[in-house]
Amino acid sequence: MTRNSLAEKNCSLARALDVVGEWWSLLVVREAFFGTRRFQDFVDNLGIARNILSSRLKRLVAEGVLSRAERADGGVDYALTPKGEALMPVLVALMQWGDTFANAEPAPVVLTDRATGTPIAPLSVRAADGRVLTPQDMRAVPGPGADAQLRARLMPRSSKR
Amino acid sequence: MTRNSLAEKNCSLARALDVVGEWWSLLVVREAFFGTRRFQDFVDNLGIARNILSSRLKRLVAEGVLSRAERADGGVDYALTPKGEALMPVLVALMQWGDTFANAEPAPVVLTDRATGTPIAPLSVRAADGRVLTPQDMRAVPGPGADAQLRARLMPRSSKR
DNA sequence: GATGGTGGTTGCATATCAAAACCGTGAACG
DNA sequence: CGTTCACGGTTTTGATATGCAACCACCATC
Repeated sequence: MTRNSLAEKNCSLARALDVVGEWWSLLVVREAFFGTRRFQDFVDNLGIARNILSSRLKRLVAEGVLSRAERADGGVDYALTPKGEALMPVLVALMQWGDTFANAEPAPVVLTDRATGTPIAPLSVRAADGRVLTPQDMRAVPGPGADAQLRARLMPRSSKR
Repeated sequence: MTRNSLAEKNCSLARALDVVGEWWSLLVVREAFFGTRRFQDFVDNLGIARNILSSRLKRLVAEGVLSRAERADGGVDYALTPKGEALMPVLVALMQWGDTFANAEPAPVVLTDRATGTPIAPLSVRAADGRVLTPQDMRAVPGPGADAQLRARLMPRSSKR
């Protein structure tokens, strides 16, 4: 069954998921962050089926998240593009959520600041002035690209929230 | 084909994806953030098939991301739990990435600070002392819960990166 | 030339997703 | 009380996604 494409939705989250929301995609990107370059290493490190990996790599290259380059020795390297690197907050957020809520054991991986060797801070959603915000502190409002339906959905409602 | 379960992986990201990585799950969570409570409203707002929604809601309730409560009028409300609300940075990160890279149009949704009405800041990954970090500023090291394989993979390597 | 490493591709079985129809329950209304 | 409608699902069916295993083409090395 073809999955409902999220590519046309008036929603950046849906569009992002259209690119990286398939099973395995974010793990492939994470592997690239860890320095994995070669097809077989992705297979070994992820335990992913070769055909699925091939398909995911192809998609991620086509979307500009990864680049594919042939080495002088005839091999192939995959590497993150700047667009791919921009997914770092996504991966960090998921990993930190997983550390807290989805993993019964202590954290398997700690992300550290190279300069100090200390663990990075938990991600926080912040206001423009730097204050940390909770979900209740925030409001979703229609942006410049909102369509009529979305605009109607996000209009202020009296005491519905 | 049964998807390779990510539930046993020595990796918090994989474990998080095991909970919320199925097609539609994060969009369901996003809808709950927007205040959607009722089954039919999820269907209408997401354009999701009823059986898939039922399955996703069941899973998210079982995992403690959403709670399910029956109303006095006989209806059912789904709402985020604190565990679910903790996914906010994930959703914000994906949405901001989508705004920048996956959506050709201007942002459909702007998240604002209720207090000031101004848009929230872009998410940044920070060091403990507040400095903003790039991927190159960071290092993944084995945490207390790392298994032997992961430990070996994350050992320092000379000029491999 | 033979071998092995590499990056895939192919065929097949099973699970997942989507569309559509259906079902059970309870509230509201006449 | 009976009927209707809203609601939250469940079931059936078929197309596509995923995984396993085998295979293939190409290139470097010996």
